[in-house]
Amino acid sequence: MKLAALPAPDFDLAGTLNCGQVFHWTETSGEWTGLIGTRAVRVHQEGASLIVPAGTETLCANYFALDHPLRSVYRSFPRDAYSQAALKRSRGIRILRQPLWECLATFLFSSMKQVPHIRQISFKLRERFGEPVRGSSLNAFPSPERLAETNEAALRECALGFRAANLRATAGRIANGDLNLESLRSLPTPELRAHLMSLPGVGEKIANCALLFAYERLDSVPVDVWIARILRGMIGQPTASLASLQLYADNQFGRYAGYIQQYLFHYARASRELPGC
DNA sequence: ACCCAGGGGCAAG
DNA sequence: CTTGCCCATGGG
Repeated sequence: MKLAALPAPDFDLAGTLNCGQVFHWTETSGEWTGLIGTRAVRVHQEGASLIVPAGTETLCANYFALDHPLRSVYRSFPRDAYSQAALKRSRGIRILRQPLWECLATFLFSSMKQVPHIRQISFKLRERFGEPVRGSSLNAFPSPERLAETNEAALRECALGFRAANLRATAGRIANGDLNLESLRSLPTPELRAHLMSLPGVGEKIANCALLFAYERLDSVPVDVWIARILRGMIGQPTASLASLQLYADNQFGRYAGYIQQYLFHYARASRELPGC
């Protein structure tokens, strides 16, 4: 297999694939194997270069968002000690440009699940309902059409629980053309968010995940239990509501709020430290 | 048995 | 706009 080297300054491949924004990549001694949509890809990092299969340069540069202006992102970080520690520790993580449906569906069934379990469900759905991919033992993420035509019981066998009905119903609304994820790209973020939240099982948090990790709305902040803990510690209000924390992040973190959020999320989980503790 | 996890949805104030 | 309450399930 011929390889190509992409210039990748300010890039941490392992951190990027390990920080809780994507759930199907596997690492073996520095080599990362996964899929970008329906393309099998094996990549690794050598210093400031990302080594990718020849012919996938454009695909990989786009997926790994090697064009994101990390210098500007870092300048926009809050000045407090905790945020700066998170920046130091998480430096090089990039917010991916993920396929729309795969990303939305994955975060749809992420609710009240731990990260390793989300991974497990992603693998099961791919194995059972996904199309085979040439050169990969991992199947593509199943299409909305495929998931819409399954019955709920089959989905529940993938450990989806109560999320099975929501996933199937949402897949149905997309499969029958009621909502076109691709054509929503042109909408301003608030309208786009509203359309996503009209889907069964998609509230503000999951909509913000899709906005950030797939639609490249880098100012979107998904507030989960971890971000809530971090923000509560940061502002010294242990009982602040989720809604007030959402407002705080939206108003204080600026145009790259989603990046700040991701760095805080990864730092809190990796270091097991919270602000003010 | 108990606790937690990258929540959603609704009613009521 | 906000708070309160119930829904839900697999893994540690």
